[in-house]
Amino acid sequence: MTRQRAVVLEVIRSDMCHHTAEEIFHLARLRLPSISRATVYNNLRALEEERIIRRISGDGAADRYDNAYEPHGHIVCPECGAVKDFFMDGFAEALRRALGTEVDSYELKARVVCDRCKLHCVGS
Amino acid sequence: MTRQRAVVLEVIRSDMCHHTAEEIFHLARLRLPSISRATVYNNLRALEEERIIRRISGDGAADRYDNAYEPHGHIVCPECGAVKDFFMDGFAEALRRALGTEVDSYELKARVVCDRCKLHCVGS
DNA sequence: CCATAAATTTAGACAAATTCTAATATTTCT
DNA sequence: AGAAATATTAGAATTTGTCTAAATTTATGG
Repeated sequence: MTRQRAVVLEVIRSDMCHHTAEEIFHLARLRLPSISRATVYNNLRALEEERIIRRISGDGAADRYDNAYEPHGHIVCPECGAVKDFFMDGFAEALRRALGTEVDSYELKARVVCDRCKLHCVGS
Repeated sequence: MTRQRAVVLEVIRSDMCHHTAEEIFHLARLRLPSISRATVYNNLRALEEERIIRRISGDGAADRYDNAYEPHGHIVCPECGAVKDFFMDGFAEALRRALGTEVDSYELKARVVCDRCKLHCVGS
């Protein structure tokens, strides 16, 4: 666990947001100005492989990172890309049963325009 | 509905595969050699907005396109990116109930190593 | 403590996927 | 036909992410 990896992890855990790699890079530089973009990407990948964080694929835009590894659903705003967690009881089991096989992992993403964007959209 | 858009749609409907934009571009050129990559992308986006096809986000690799708009699950092989459809009875309704709101659309992706890749992986 | 090996970091080059631009061509409407 | 709107094209540009090679740090074993 190098200083750099610790900083990346701190940034991810510092708030409830699901940041992009680029955002994590900028936030990490506030704490460790010498850190490079490649190191951020390297550590994000390493942390994902160690099953400490999870990558949320970004539907065209940049991927985002979740401070929890446990799979769960995400509500994504199709306007601004903001992500919120959500949990659906018994879903993993239902999925396994529906497929009839073990599942490496899953991604469940519901697109719902967030309140902030809804306001903007109504006006325009 | 221009000739180009018709060709893009024909390609997508011509088989059960979930092709990438690049593959669609090459297949479309067999039918209409002058078609350009930008036109393929333009029409894929237009068709998606018209809710005629659906984009499946490609987890790092290129996105793929589904000839149906109706949301349903996808089984994605994390090794080779191959995509298969799957259906889970009552899922859309369960999702709406879990979220307590209407859902624009959803994406449900289960990562399962496909049979072909499983063979390769066992050997290596 | 030193030597060596192994892993990590860094900056920047590179690559893939997609979007943008500006000119041209086509379609649509009157 | 003429004007306005829309679509196409080729290639440039952008975004996101990976790769490379050199420098640095960390770990290991005498």
